[in-house]
Amino acid sequence: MYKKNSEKLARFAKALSHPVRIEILELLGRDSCCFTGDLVDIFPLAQSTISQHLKELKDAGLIQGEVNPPKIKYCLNQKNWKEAKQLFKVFFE
Amino acid sequence: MYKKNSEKLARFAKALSHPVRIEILELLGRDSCCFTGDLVDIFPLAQSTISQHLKELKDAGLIQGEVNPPKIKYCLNQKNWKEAKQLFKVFFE
DNA sequence: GTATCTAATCGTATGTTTGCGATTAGAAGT
DNA sequence: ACTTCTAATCGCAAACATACGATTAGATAC
Repeated sequence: MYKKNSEKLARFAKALSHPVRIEILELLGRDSCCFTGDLVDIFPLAQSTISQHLKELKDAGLIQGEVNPPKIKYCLNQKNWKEAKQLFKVFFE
Repeated sequence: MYKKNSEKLARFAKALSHPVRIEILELLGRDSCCFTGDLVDIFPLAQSTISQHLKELKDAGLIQGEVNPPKIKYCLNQKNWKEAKQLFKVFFE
């Protein structure tokens, strides 16, 4: 139907299409990792909403969570992050 | 609410969040410009649907149309394209 | 076991996106 | 004026996104 890279790029772009997700990724890039609870304190959104945004990012492959009971620590998924970076770079020439 | 650049980036990302819009932009980048009708022939979508996607891209500022009666020629909006490129570049470090 | 703590998921409401066919608008040609 | 051509817009239906509070799941601590 569409070119594979177009679909991949669109998928990543969709994950980036909400400002709070942009800022979460910026945080993870800067501070390396953090917990859901940290984000709930930082952003004026309900815990369930933050969790939903994290799921979006996780489903897109941009982040991953490692269990650290009773918390879960989220970090960038470096492999996919690099792929996204590359796709956008090529896309913009 | 959110940082201005986060909102700008999210806005651009949203415009890129559909594969057909990615491919339209790739076409415009490669062939410089084209008409709505060209795209209707290329993509298996109704004319109204293509027009809607073009509107999305136009509203996001990524393309612009110049009247060329009875057609309208679409081109990249170079200024905003460069801004988007730069925002994504900085975002990915 | 029970209590506690974190994060995910459920259920729901509201708004937005995506697609289509049908219609309209605007300009050029007869 | 009328026809023709392109592209935008309308009206609708189906699907998806976003937000919330409430509930559940899973693990640790007592």
